[in-house]
Amino acid sequence: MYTLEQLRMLVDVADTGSFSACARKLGKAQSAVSQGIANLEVDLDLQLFDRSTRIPTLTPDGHRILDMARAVLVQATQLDIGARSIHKGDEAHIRLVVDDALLLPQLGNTLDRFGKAYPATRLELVTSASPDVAEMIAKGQADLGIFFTPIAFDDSTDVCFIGNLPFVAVCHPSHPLAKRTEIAAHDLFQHRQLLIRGLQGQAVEMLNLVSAQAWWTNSFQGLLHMCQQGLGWTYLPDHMAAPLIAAGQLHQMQVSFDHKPWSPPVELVYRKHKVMGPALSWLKEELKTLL
Amino acid sequence: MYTLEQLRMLVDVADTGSFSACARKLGKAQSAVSQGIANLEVDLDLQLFDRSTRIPTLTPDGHRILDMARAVLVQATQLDIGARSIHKGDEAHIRLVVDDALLLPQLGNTLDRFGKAYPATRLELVTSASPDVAEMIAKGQADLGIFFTPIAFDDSTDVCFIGNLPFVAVCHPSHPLAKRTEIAAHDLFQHRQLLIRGLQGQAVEMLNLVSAQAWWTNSFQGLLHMCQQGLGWTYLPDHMAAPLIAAGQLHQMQVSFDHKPWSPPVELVYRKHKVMGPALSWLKEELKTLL
DNA sequence: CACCTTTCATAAGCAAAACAGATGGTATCT
DNA sequence: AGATACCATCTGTTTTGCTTATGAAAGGTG
Repeated sequence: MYTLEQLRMLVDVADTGSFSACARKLGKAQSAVSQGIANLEVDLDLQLFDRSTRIPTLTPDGHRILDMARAVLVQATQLDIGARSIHKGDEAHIRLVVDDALLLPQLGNTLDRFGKAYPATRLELVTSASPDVAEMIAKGQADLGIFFTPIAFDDSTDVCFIGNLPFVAVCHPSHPLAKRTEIAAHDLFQHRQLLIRGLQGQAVEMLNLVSAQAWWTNSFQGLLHMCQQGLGWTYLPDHMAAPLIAAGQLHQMQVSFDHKPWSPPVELVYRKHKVMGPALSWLKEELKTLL
Repeated sequence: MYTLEQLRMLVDVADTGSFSACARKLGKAQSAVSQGIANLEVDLDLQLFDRSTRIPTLTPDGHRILDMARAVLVQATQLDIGARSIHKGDEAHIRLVVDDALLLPQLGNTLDRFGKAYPATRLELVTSASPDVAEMIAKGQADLGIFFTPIAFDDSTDVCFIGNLPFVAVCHPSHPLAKRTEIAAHDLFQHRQLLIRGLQGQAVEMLNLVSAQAWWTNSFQGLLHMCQQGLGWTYLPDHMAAPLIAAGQLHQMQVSFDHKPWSPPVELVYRKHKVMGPALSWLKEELKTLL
């Protein structure tokens, strides 16, 4: 049966075009490579190299085997990296919960870099409403959360301010409020507002009730859907609303009583006194610069 | 450095839950497995199994390594399969050209089975207009073709009838012809027809000009696009048109002068006297039952 | 054209690794 | 308590992979 070392020889000879060069690179005698390749050829019952030319060239069969050998070695390298990662103490698994309004493009970027830095750590990304994010962290169901404060949460968690996310007030273009150029508080009051709250009914104080009538959902995606169906007006994060406003699918309302941009605070949350491994610490520090 | 054999032991012990069972399975002494795992643990500097229990159980670290070991062995198995495949004489590469109207669901099915039967043979699927299919085969730029006959082609190729593909006449729902319930030849004559021809201008005799005016494209996808833009009427294969007709995005025309379903012949094409390896022969035979 | 260098294959000897077999300790089941 | 199945460890043997040495063939160079 062939060995991993023989496969390494194969790719190395193919890359360098020389048995001797391969031997030098792997720190072995030239004859070791010669025998290694020969044994591999016997094992596979295929001729991999044509030795009649000046430099050994891959046969067509050899070329096909080479591709497969590379695939084996890639996995073996992954195993090595994984073993080193375990040895460093990297966590096996991290669960990150974010409010779905915070699924920003930058987040994908951060997670991408995370994957490169901690290849053996599996990441689970969960989305829920901010109050539920807090609850999952408090119950230890997730390691790290990103959510909107202030919300009610107990003292088993620590939070860390990381920035503000701008919101805009929107409604469907056919909504009565879309016809108004200047909107006062009592105008909003007369129309149904769409709001977020957690599964247990906990609301985010900052995103609170303005209207007399309200419908609820537990995700911004749900909010967006209802708003696009013309069921009411709502506040949406700018990054979600902007492309739809530009495409004419949503109407941005000019609200006179808060003409300054309205940006609720975003915070990281994690269990107090939790011992964090390298991967979790890295992710926490990186997420502080998300906004 | 660890070996493939040690990785096999790891997964086998994890699967059977026993060093002894693994030894029996691999045809070795129990002590060999015991030492093999021990060596692997030394190499990775990780404890993989907890031996304090009745049956050896994977440690959390062991579990993570196990997943990676499996990945390595999957690739190694692929290499074995590939080597056997090469040994059988399977081709390294097959290029199949089909008229894009013949991208049937069944074709995907056939190719899927091909992949399972000939895992080491790479398949390239090219689409072009029927006249170009014939030309590619004649020039030896592809191994096997499926296209509509009759078209002009030289005697360097063989063809083999495999069935008929039903066509329907369609136009955009807002097209003038969509309002007519019964359409005669001279009605069609007055409206622009959308037609297929190859890059060198070769048309398929069967799919020929009926109207006074015609626009051309070299793919049925192009035909469909132009038709959906309301640029004219055309014949489309039933399987492409049916879902769009059902969705109201296309209108099926009732043409009085050919009320029998109109189904041009479909044929396989390949170079005369070409020596076919097992994979190509298999594919040729399977494609004969495509329709 | 002779000479030199580089390349690979092969043979022989050696050291390390893998292995089978035997032994002993331990947990589980009857 | 006895039987059984399991694993670790030890010992001696076999196998494998390696190095060194040598020869043949192919380019390159004066």
